[in-house]
Amino acid sequence: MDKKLEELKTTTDNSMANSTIFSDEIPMNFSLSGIFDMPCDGDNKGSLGFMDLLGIHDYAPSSLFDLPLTTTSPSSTTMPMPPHHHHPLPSPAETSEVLNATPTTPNSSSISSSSNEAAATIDEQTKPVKEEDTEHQQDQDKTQKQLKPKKKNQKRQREPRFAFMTKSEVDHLDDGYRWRKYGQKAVKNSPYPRSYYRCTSAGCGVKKRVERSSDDPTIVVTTYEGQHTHPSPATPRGSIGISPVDSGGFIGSATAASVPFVVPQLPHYQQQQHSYIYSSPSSLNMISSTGFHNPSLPAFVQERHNNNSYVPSLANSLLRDHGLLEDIVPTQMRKELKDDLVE
DNA sequence: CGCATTTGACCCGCGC
DNA sequence: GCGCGGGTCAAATGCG
Repeated sequence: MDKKLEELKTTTDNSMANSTIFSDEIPMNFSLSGIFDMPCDGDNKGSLGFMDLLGIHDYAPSSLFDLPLTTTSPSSTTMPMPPHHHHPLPSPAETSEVLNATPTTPNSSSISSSSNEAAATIDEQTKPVKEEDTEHQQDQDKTQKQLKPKKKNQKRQREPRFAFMTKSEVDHLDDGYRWRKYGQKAVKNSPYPRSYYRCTSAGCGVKKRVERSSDDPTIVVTTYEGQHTHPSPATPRGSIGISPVDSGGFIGSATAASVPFVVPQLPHYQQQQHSYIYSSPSSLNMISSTGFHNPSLPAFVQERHNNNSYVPSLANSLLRDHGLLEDIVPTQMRKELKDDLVE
């Protein structure tokens, strides 16, 4: 714990003002965070390139993301330098320390991973079957159509999630893929609803959730779940996202086979200025444990690690956010962090 | 007309 | 067991 803390501190102290990477100690979790300021014109309607927004092309090797490195770079974004190796997971105390800091600022960012999802399975695949099966049963018992679509006695599992926070006025970021909204729910303790989207491509079960931070309405938290099975319609290469299999990206380099997680399609933001809080999937820990090293992380993430001066912001957001962030950072962990802060 | 969005109902897991 | 909250479904509705 202490060691991790120290390491975290070190990285934080050296990090740049706008970036933050931290990891939690929860098994199978690995958190990274960073905020990226992107050029922005305030237009909510435009198609924004996430990568452009992130300025990843300026910092991340194309091989890492398999992205077209083009267009503008973030005006105010300084990407964190990648650590040479995987750093220990921060202890609650560490995070709490961070959390005590000021609220997220436009230039700050953070990444966190969700918990208990590393071993996620493709639950989605069972759905189509379920729906088909129930289709002919609807007349018999409508209430049954949604009952126990999943295996009995088996804890529901999810695909690894990849969440990032975006400072943007746009809720639904254009990431190059086509999404259909299939639900919206009010978020507890937040005046902003959470929207649920599903990739419209046939056979692609990727989902994403979008919600605004209740603390900072300018921050949009987007959580991707699953892996696209097709190229991005907006990108011939279909590789905005990082594919572990063919791009050696973020996670893929070390986990192509064992880690289903893929860095989600990154939205194209070309005109607005955004800040991203990037969250790695819980599977990252698994990756790290299997030889995954930070050098495999996207440059923008890694730089965060060394130039982390906004950890406080991140932590603060995590503690206060009651939406997806809560999901990303287990409540218990947050409590612990909070307690540590009190001390 | 086809597709996307809205929205209330429902399912499920979890904590008490 | 019950209630709460997250997540999903699907009919209704909207829109190009």
